Amino acid sequence: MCPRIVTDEDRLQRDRELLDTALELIQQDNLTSLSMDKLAANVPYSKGTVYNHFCSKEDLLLGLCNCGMEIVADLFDRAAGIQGRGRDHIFALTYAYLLYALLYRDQFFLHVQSKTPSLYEKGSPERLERNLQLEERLLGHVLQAVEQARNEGDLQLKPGWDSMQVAFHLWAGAFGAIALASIKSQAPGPLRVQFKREVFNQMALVLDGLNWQPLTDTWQVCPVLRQLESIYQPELMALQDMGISLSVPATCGQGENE
Amino acid sequence: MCPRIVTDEDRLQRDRELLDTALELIQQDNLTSLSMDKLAANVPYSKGTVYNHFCSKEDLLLGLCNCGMEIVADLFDRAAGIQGRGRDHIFALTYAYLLYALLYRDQFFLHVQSKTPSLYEKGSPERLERNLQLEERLLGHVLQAVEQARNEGDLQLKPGWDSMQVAFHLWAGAFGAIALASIKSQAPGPLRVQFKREVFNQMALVLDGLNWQPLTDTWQVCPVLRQLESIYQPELMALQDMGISLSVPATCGQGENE
DNA sequence: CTGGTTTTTGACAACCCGTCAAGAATAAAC
DNA sequence: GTTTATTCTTGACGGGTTGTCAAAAACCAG
Repeated sequence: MCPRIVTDEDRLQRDRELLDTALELIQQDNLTSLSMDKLAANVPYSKGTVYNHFCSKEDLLLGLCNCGMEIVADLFDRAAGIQGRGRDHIFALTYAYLLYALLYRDQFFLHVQSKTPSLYEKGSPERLERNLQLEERLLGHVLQAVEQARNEGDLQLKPGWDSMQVAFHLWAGAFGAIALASIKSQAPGPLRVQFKREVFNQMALVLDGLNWQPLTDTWQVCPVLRQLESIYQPELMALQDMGISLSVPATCGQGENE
Repeated sequence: MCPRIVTDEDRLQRDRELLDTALELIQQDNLTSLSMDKLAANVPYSKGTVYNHFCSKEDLLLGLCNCGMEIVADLFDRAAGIQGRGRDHIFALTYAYLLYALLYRDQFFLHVQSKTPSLYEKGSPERLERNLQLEERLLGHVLQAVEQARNEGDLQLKPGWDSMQVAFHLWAGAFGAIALASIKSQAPGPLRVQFKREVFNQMALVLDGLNWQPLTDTWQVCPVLRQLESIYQPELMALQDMGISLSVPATCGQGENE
């Protein structure tokens, strides 16, 4: 009578299949050259079926963004496992975020684009919902590190401040440094900075500005770095295959790191 | 025999005319809805002539971006006139940058977009050249404030650092805070921050992290703020017409600023 | 007025998004 | 095995986009 041919699992699996090929396409070319027609042509389904999964191109982009955020969430989950004080955890999260930006450039920038009206006004409710969930999850990791530092006495908030604000500023600092350094490092221009180093320097400035102990002068990067290089070995390998090395100087943030 | 009908002045004047109508169009609607066809329709020239001025849509966007950077350059020029120490000048530049981001949202984001390959690979050499010039001019203002602070003894660089790096981190901090706060304040999500306040807080953190004197605790925002509100009166009026008020708490950066 | 040159024009090809009537696929009912 | 009600898939289509280019218009010197 009324057969339900496509099960929910099928739907999800095909969602994934579409997203994966879309990712391949933007990796082969670039994000702007991605089109629904091209996606449909590189997939065993027709355009109509693609639109059955993503109500608009923006919805597809939102899906790609969510994909990326899941990757970050996974990286952050792993970062949470390291041993160290609050500052070490912030460093680990920054490291993970940078790793993500380097490995998945387009998706990194999609994250901020997903918050612009032109994108989220055309996304499906489910995908927007998921986007918020993921964002909360990511933010949760930062908040956790902030709380840890407060609990351990490493961070004393100025009156009128709360943990959320601190998390915001950490995020903004990392995002600003990565975004600016990322584009400056590949575009011509006056600012020729060592991309990766400056991201950690920026975080060092913000942390010191918060008077987050231990300050950069006395903080040791080596212990956490060794853990990170083991935790993120697969990602570092992938990065190496792309011709990028992510070596953080041992005196990170303290100058003399040429 | 071989008459040159269109003089260089004519060209420039029409460039400006095209850019102005393009700006009107994106102000009426939004940036994504801007098309070359629509521009040609709202201008006494045909599409072919428009393409005679801008070799691609990306070139037009680059032109709009440059327009915006000229506005910032003008704001920065005026900021340079204030009385105060290095830190006051940094505050003034931040204030100007925020003003720009609030008044010309699309162009603010175009500035970073202009550094992505999808844009600059399709821009005309002249416009790219001009883009670099403007960027250098803007950066020059930041560098000048940094040098001033160094000369006046307010800023001691850590070994291995130079003024350019400091300028980069100031820029990155301001950009990250404005970008993130701007999108968070209008999109749904967990981070509900007071947009404008946090931009100055972020700068305060970076400056304190640099140990840039006077530190936030002792620095007085009032003197420079009074100058800025006089210098930027036209812009503040325009902002008010848009329903936005840019009031900076007197205790900016020191907490207790509810 | 004429001829060589520059500039403008808008029809055009190629692409893009999103829709939707028509057709194919499905599983229950007979 | 056939019918039937329902769901799913398809690809042609309308309306939009960018960028091109032959033809037309504008121009000025002779």
